[in-house]
Amino acid sequence: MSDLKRGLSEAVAAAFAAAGLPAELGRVTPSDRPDLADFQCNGALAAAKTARRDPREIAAGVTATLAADPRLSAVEIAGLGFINMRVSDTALSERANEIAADPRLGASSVAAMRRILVDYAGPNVAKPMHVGHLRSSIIGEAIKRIYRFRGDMVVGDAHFGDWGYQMGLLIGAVMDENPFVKALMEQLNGRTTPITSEEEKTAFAALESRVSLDDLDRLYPEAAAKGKAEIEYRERARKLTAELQSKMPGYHLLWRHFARVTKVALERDFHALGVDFDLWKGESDVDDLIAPMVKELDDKGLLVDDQGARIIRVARQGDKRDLPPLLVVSSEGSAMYGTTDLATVLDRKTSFDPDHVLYVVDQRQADHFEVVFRAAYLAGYAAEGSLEHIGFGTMNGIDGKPFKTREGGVLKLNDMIEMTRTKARERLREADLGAELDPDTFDDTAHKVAVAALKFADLQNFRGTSYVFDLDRFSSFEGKTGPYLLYQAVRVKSLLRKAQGEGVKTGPITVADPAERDLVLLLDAFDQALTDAYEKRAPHFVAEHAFKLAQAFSRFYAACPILSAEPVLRASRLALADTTLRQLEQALDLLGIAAPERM
RNA sequence: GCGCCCUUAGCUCAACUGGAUAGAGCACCUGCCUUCUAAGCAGGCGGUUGCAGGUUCGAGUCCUGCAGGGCGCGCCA
Repeated sequence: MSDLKRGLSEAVAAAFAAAGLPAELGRVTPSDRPDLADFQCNGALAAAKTARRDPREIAAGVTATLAADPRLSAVEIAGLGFINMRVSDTALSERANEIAADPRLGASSVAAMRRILVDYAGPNVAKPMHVGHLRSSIIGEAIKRIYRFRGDMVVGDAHFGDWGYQMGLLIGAVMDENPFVKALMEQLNGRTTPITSEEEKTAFAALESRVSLDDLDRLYPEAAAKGKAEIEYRERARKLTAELQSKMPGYHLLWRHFARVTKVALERDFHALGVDFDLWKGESDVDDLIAPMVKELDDKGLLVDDQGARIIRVARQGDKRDLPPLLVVSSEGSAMYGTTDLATVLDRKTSFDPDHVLYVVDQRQADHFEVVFRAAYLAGYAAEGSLEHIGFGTMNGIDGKPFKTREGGVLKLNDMIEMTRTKARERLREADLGAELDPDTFDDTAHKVAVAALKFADLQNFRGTSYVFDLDRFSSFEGKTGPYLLYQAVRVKSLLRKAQGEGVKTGPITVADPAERDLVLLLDAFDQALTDAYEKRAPHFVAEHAFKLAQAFSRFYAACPILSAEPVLRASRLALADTTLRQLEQALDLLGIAAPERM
């Protein structure tokens, strides 16, 4: 099944070919001038250049062939040689019924399924998530869903930051504060026999009541600051980190406790945001791969000694700049950020063997990934071009600088959601919406409104551009916002409930009113929005489509009475509303946004 | 210093292989709730696409230069 644009493109391409011109010129796009046409083709203008002929003359030839097409009610040449097409109401009605009957709501699938891994969010142990993680989570989740919906086999990986210097800092800080933990560490680290599972259970239970996530959140900033200021403190943390990485029993157990409490809380927060991972692989998971990998890289002759460190040079001929090498082993003998990333590429090759990996990470790390990717290609861990960095801009405050709270700190993800939720509750009450809902449903609705507000605010922008996070604006809930989209969806749901109550059924769609035409043309444009989002890894195409669809529905809703119409018309309009709702909810779902039943 | 990205309406952002009159939302102004949810709808106001050149029948889009802003550039992640 193909959309109108594609179907017409084929016809126009054939017409160009019949005129002895390249078929590619027959590409049809939605019209820039809806007052004149539904679709247009600019091919005659392009042809004129190479064929050195009058574009209007070329267009005339093509138009003559197209005139007989039953789908078109009008074909005209306009301006310098634009071919304008108006689709007949019959063809539009047919297409509407096709979409209504399609479980995919008019969306096509990829021709060949690929195995895709999406690496996003990247939360860390102890370090609280901040707004920077928000964009990666939101964009990554949307990309994952869009790829999956298009038919690829997609796996989303949180890429948990659980294996660095921050762990040494935390271990030290917790021991300093808690004599029990210090004693436990001394006891376990001194062990010569393995810890039994029974002992392990007891130790975890003891830690559970003594070291909470709040403690970690509180201790980490202090420890990080102290580590910056005091050499001795820093050295101890380094030593503890090394001891952890050499799997000293006590530290390793304590670390597992840190990782577990953090992960539990993070998964809960992510889930509340509509972000769920298939894999929750940590940096620690590839630790064992590093030593053999380094040996293998050495055997392959890729490692070079330089200033006491071991590096891989990745510069290529024709580079415009001096790309730094990948630092594989530091002069102190430890693995670096890039080492872990490289080992992760290798791990993924053996475990999932992806055709393509998308790294949804801040644009500022573009050079870092370029270096890692090149090293991976050199090592044969991934096919050239199969690793791709999906960069995004920073989220700034209204002052244009990276987003901070009033106090100057970094705003935590949780606080941001809670702030938005509070706004949502206020707005619901102000607008006297949801008054009849029970408290739990009301809260659930407020939560969905908040998530929609946050996510849509982010996803309506192209991911590459930095954008201004203005909570007041986002939570005004008017105009181009997530809540607007939910509101339109809820209006249809309410309408459908009422129709059901009156025993009114949907029927075949017949398009006549201009508002109906516009709505169907938008329903038809869903596939193009998806294709653009997929090919450019840019969810804002889907967000834009959802908004335009909601807008078109709202116009239709205002212009065309539904339940009070004559039975046949009523059934048609009800079907149109129902189809719109299903496509709108599908688009919202791809953005990771869920609509409530009422608001 | 080298490199990458950005600059579009008062504000926040779009603009599909270069195409017609550069579009939305907010703000401001005017209408519309006895009729399916007014977080809505209809209409109005608002532009030398940072500046200067170039390529082209045609440039927000491609090329060059300049100005302003952001970011990155080996032992943090």
